[in-house]
Amino acid sequence: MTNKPDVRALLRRAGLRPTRQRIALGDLLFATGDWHVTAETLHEQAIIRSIPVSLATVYNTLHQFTEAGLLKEVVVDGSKTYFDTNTTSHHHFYLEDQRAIMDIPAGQVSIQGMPEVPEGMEIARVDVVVRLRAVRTN
Amino acid sequence: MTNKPDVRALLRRAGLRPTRQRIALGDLLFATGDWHVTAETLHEQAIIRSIPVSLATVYNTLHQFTEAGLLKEVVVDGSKTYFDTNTTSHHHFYLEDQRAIMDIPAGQVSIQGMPEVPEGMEIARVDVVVRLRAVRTN
DNA sequence: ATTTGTGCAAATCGTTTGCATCTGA
DNA sequence: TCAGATGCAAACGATTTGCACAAAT
Repeated sequence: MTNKPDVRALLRRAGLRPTRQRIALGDLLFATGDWHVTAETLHEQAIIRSIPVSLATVYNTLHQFTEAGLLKEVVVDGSKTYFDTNTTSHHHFYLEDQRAIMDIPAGQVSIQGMPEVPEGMEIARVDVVVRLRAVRTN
Repeated sequence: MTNKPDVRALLRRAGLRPTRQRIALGDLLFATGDWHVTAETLHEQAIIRSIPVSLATVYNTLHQFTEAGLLKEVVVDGSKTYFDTNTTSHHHFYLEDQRAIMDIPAGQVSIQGMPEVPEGMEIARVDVVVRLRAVRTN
């Protein structure tokens, strides 16, 4: 799973110019298998590895990658935006205490009894978030 | 469904002092049956009805009500926080275009195959969001 | 009289934007 | 060359906070 994909090719295919920072961020993102990042964590990681990128560019890049289908946006927390390098259909655990996301293996959870969708509307996507907390030992 | 509950009593039971603005906001919130509000919309409504409340107090109140179990927080959108006056277990449609929330009648949707929960963790809550968009007539 | 809540304005946080400067094709 | 990317700093929108004042018990 850690065989590095050809980020340059990914970008070209997505119609994105393979620039220094996009390649560098792509390497970071896709070399590590499944990963849930925020703009901040990615920026941090980039800086740590001496990849000079501005936070603004990290935001731009994350959104461009998402539009291109290379990332998936996950909404769990309201205050921060998380991006998931796993773009296949799957759901999430959210560890409320650690504010961390974990994938739920695909196919484990399924929905039953999908309700009537209002006229003229279609389902864009179904998200399931299982919120976890430490067992309270009262 | 529109028989006004005794907000004063609700507040007392919740250990919240029944102040002018809490009562007024409670009346607004609970008189109208199921409702999905943001701090802004509630504040707006209050002002329209000549209830003098500051936005800060609306935020405080919404959070206190939530802690007290009178409201439920719904996370669908990342940028705004929605509160649901329906505190029973149920799931949501999210109309992406209108940025609006609708309840999915309880019991219609159910989850199958709940996955192993990591050691020492318990499920606090399971949220299902069915994202809808207008049918694209391409 | 005490305690708790409220309003305001300033502060904070995550995110976006405008614009001058670079860079890849 | 030159459209498209980047960096910076300023702008932004939602939410929170500090503190003086007001209202419940």
